[in-house]
Amino acid sequence: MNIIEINKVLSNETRLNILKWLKDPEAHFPPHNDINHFNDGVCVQYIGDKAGLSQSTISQYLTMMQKAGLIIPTRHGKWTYYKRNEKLIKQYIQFLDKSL
Amino acid sequence: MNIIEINKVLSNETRLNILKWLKDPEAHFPPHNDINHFNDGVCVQYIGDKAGLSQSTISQYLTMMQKAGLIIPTRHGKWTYYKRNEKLIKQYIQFLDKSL
DNA sequence: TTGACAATTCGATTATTGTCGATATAATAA
DNA sequence: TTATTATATCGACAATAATCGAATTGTCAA
Repeated sequence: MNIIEINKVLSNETRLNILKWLKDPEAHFPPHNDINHFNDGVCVQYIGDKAGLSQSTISQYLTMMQKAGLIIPTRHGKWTYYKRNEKLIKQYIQFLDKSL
Repeated sequence: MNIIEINKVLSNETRLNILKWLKDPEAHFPPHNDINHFNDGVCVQYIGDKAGLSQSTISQYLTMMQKAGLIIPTRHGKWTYYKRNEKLIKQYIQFLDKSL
């Protein structure tokens, strides 16, 4: 867990929002009819639509969030679904609580 | 409390270190003989020496840390002492714990 | 009131980030 | 196999951050 890297990711409003939206996908995104209802998170398009930034920017944001360990991708056919990595997020906060 | 601003401040290794060093000044800095023993924190010079960056860079870092609310300055004569704002730091972690 | 010293601010330069459109890759459907 | 759609990656450019040395300001002591 790289604290600096995580803090960098979380020092951007859009990325912070994405992490929050993914806490409750039903509340923030249209339903995924085909795949088993948000079990693996939300696809890139929906996140992009919600954020209002270009597809490539969102893809890059998601990639860097994933590299920092905050989210987990799952591929279903041509879609990539992203969900929160709750374990890492908890560790991160605990680490801050101890070390900061 | 501006989370983005705080995260930005804490996404730099030196600034993160400064905050940690100030947790235990005795362990990280030479004693301040004149002023009442670290009660108001540590002066800019000592922090700069420890960090190994230029005086102006450190001053700017401390200013931005202070603007984010993480540290509190106290002027004694020609020295400015900086100490941690424990209250804000605690609030910050609690906020992350709830909102993240 | 002048010197000396601590800290801050200013101006400049290089490095990193934000963001886009265009292109490439992967996967399905026709 | 080819067209279509979803993501990812690339290349570019503008905006912001890192960092320095120089100039300025604030405070005390001579």
